[in-house]
Amino acid sequence: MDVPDLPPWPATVREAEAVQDRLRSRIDLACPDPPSVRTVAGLDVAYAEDRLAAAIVVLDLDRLDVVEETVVLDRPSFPYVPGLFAFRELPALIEGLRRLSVTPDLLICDGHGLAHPKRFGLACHLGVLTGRPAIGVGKTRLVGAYDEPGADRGSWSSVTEDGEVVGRALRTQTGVRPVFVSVGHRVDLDTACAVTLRLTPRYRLPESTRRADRLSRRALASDRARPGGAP
DNA sequence: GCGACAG
DNA sequence: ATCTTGTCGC
Repeated sequence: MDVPDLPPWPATVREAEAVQDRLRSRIDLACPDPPSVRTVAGLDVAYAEDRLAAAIVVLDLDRLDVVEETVVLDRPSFPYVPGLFAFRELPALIEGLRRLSVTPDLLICDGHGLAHPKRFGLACHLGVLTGRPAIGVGKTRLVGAYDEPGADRGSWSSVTEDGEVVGRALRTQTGVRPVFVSVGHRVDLDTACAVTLRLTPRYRLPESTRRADRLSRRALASDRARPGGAP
């Protein structure tokens, strides 16, 4: 998949926030009329000491089987700061996308999109940098208020912040905590939730995210076991 | 001043 | 994210 070169990377909180302020206006909230999503890419990153492994797994949305996968070993590009999380792993994820021979119809991030203090979470950032549709599916809330959704799988409630809907708390399995779905770029919230439900026939988290999680951990472990290293 | 705070 | 044993439940 082709992705434009990355701009110079920020080194401070102040610079990173300036980047978010500048790129925020490039989010496209329109959604193609029949939203056709046949393939999705799950993106996740595992950490160990000063290393990280960014994994991407592309799935066929109908069959839920693997179309292609990539892993990139790297170092964090930024410290972890809530709200600036994207700066930490975006360079490795972008490199992983470049190594894909296919272009997935939708990128699914482990984190948030608009449900972010500046309405520019990882999913928005990744979407804007790639120009591709992206959503965020987070395990916990970052911003916003919501009512507990109904107990059944498929139940949901809006997550609102400053009077606007920034995402949804979506129950993907009966009797399990909801996940937090938000739009990143070029998709609508209904489509984002519909896709998330198709990816969760059995577990709380999307199959795409689960596969990427396993792959990233495996890659970190085998890299640690690798012979040789720095002299 | 005291919490909250994606991964 | 990661550090960690047993334990409750399907």
